[in-house]
Amino acid sequence: MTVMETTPAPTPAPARDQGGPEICPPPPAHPRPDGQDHYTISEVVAVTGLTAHTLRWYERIGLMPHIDRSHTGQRRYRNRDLDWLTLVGKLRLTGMPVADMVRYAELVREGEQTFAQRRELLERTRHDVRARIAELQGTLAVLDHKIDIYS
Amino acid sequence: MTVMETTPAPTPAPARDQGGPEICPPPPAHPRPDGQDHYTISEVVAVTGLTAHTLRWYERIGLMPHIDRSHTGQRRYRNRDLDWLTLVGKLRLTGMPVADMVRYAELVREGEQTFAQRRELLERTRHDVRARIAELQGTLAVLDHKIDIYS
DNA sequence: TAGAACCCTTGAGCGCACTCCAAGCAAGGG
DNA sequence: CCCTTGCTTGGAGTGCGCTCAAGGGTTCTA
Repeated sequence: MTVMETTPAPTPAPARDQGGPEICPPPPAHPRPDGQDHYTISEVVAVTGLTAHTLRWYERIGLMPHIDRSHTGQRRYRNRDLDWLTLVGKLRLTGMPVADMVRYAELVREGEQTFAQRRELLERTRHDVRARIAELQGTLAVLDHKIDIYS
Repeated sequence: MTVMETTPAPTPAPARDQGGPEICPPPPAHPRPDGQDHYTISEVVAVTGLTAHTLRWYERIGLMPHIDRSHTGQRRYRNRDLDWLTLVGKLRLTGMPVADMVRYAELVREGEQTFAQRRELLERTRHDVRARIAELQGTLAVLDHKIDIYS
């Protein structure tokens, strides 16, 4: 596993597959490098398509749960962290501000008594996403019309 | 017409109405202040929801066609300029970078011989928008699932 | 004739989401 | 032992899309 620090995800971004209908049922989890439940930062880079910089930055701003460290201080991500990153990726591409995701992360850290607030936040997000889809469909109609004109 | 320079579109932003299905057929064109085919910048602010700053900035970066001026140098927008701004607004909310819109504006200025290139650009954009909608629908599924769990 | 409201220009500043830098530590191979 | 690779840190820098400030002109109403 040799991933340079500065590699900006050459192709491995698994966030978008090239043409599939994106309704993959449960994508066979992460292509996890080994059977062990801990991964180095560069392994996480490989599976998420994020940069190591971004992963550390997420941690600094409080977007990540506590990440285990090796005896030498290196990060050791676990499966639940990868799952969390998958969710974050989804939320991110809804356009949700990072600050809101941090808020959600805080609620998760605060434990079960925040269930209601979390649901509320997710429902607001869902509403926004639906509105956004409607907006985009409106735009699509305009594009179709314009493209017609140019034909 | 009294619109302060610094007013950040108090409510008149016509981009999102509060709850409607957003599939308004043809919104009765612009609510054009008078029957004349020229508008001051603040009138354009009122109909587009953009700020005057943003309108001037659009002009500076080459996103606007040539805008007429009054004998004292003030901008006098015309109906075709408002139509252009409507299109720009649509493209903007697809997430198209401003630089690409500027490119499109350049093609328009270059005249009829760029029809093919314009269509190509719009088709690429349409493709992106479709992909984006699919992405968002995938995210929606995740949100639905999560919200289920919190119930 | 004053004052308010509106407009102009150039150039700097801001918020977001990263992105990179410099300096240094730790482990493994030759 | 040294070299390379990969990781660590705090803080500075970047690109985008605006957003505002400063300083001044014009136009309307009282």
